[in-house]
Amino acid sequence: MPTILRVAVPLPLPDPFDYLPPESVAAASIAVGARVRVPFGARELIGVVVGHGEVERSPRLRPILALFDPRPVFPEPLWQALLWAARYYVHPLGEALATALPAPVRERLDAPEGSHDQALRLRPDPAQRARLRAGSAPALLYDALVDGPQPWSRLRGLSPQSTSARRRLLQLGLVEPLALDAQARLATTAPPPLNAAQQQAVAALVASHGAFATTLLEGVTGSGKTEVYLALIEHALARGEQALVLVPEIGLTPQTLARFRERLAAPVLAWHSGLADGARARAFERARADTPMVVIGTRSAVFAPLPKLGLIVIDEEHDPSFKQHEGFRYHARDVAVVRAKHSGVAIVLGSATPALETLANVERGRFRHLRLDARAGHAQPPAVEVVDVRRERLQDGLGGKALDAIASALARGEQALVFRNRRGFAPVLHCIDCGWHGDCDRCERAFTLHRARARLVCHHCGRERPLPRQCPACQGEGLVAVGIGTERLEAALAQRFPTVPVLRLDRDSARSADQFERVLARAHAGEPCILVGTQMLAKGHDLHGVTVALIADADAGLHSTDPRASERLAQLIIQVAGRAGRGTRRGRVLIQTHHPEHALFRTLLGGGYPAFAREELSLREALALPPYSAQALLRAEARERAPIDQFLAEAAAAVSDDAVRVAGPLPAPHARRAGYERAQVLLEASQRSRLHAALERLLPVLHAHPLARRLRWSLDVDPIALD
DNA sequence: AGCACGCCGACT
DNA sequence: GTCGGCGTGCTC
Repeated sequence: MPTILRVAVPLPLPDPFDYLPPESVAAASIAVGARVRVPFGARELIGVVVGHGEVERSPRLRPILALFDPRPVFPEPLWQALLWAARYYVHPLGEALATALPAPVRERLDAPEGSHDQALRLRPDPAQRARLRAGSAPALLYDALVDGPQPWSRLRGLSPQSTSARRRLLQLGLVEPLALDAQARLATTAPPPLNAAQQQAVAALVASHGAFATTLLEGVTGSGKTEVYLALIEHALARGEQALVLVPEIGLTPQTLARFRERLAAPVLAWHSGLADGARARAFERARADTPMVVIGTRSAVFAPLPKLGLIVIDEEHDPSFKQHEGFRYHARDVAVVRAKHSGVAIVLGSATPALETLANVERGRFRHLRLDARAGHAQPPAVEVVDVRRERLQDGLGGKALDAIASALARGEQALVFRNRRGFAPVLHCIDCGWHGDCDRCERAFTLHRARARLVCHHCGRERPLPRQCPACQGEGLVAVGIGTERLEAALAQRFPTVPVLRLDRDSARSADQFERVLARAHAGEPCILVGTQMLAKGHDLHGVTVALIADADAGLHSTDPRASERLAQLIIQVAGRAGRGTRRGRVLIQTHHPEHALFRTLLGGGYPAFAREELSLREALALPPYSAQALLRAEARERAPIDQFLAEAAAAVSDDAVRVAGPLPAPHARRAGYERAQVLLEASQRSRLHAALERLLPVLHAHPLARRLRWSLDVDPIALD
């Protein structure tokens, strides 16, 4: 009986495939976790060995073509976390493993590690950098060092002129030579003194180092969570270990990176899905070294190799961007906890507004809970007021009280922030004569009016149309913009306050990171101004000059069918409040609503986020909703509704476990998108193990279903939104 | 997911 | 008479 190798290939197929070892290589000598090139039908694929096996001789077995790695590509704890994630999220292992390998690394053989050579370190000088000709060898060399020191063996290949470029940069004083083992001692900015709460948190976390423990670090905005992270990372680096920091999608700003780089005596690697193939592959290779370093990145950074991982930090752990929304639908926070467990290291989840899942884990005794109560420095918490706008005629969404508050902030030389969770000028364009309103024909949802661009835009599928001047139905002049978007707020505020800049921050105004930074830089300059924007504005940025923050419309979060809408509204209010009054002046937060008596406001304003969370958790428990139940969503989409319903109905019928509740098939909340019909089945169980057992039995049924190839289907375990 | 194999319409 | 449409079936 020949020994064979099981290989997971990057395809949406549930099982690995069996191969013979290459000529004259013993199967047993090939490591689980090694990349291999295999023949697959008429093509060749790069897969990963996931196991060995014995098999009756089978004429169909083909040999592996090439073996890439003498050792596993992933460190053992990461490997275990990946195996767990593929099972937990019921996703083909080959695709799960492929997400953890940058595309070029999936194919190329590793460059041999350089012999112990000299490294170069940058002395950053933007003015001098600007004088280097774009694309020239010295410019390339400079840019390659921005992320931290690099060994010459890596730099030499940048261009044929690398050697003379090095000489040039040394002459200009832009780089300095560095012995490789000195990288750990790069001198840095001294840390500010920690307050008592921060010191306690650091002490408690450092004391338990070297063992797996999950700690929720709950601290209001401005309480100095980042300083705690930095102190913990310094400890890890001092032990010769590596640290992994995950931040939300919009949190990986140049300021964040600069802050970490200034303070930490080790290379800090930025890691996000926007990295080009080459940069991604370089980051991957660098993160395979076992020298002290920090990887800071978005969701996908949870798969950075880091063989000497000693600490994981998840900042803003409640942020929904940690959940992948397509393909391999993992939650980076949850994968990180499993990775920390297999690594035997501490993981810290930081937030001012923890996810209810996380609070439930605290309640169950699985996570430890530390609080940072005091705002760092002398800033006081802001005064939050609910503004009843029922009796008022709002002007472009703004009430008298809000306008007065903004005016007085500006008069005092301060800044104001206006939040509205809707891009564009107005969510609907409507004809008052005949009742026409523009609907996207592929989605059956209203077009959003973008006035400056003179377009109607479907925010669902991206389709655009020119802005009609007359009603397309009755040719009348009765078209009116209904509702309020950020663009309208911007225009209204600019008209009302013509002497101060109105800066808008949303996906339309900040298309590039560069534009985004430019707007923020103007706000940072501290001159009076009004900032208008979406989510982008609510998170993380330290805006010292803002003393008034307005939530223009809180109503959508109060009466949504999505049980998570109130959680998101509460988090938003706390986050926006965190933007106001971080300087020396006390901030003021206004919330405009037609439902001022709503319990959410009473609870949140009376007892803060913890009180809200307690109430929401008991409600969820009473209704057996997550986190007191486990959910999975089976979605399907196709051009026609009929095959979707048949497929979903038969799938739903195949679940025959009375511990699993099955709802559907139901039309998805946005049942049509980009010309596709969508529907779903919700599976729910009080015990996660029962849900997973049912899913594992369901999976082969789905794959084998005759309709499965005629539509697109997916399973989403722990769905974060039910659409 | 690819890619081949396989049976029916408009083209040099 | 062929080029090619995409239905369905398989890939160790």
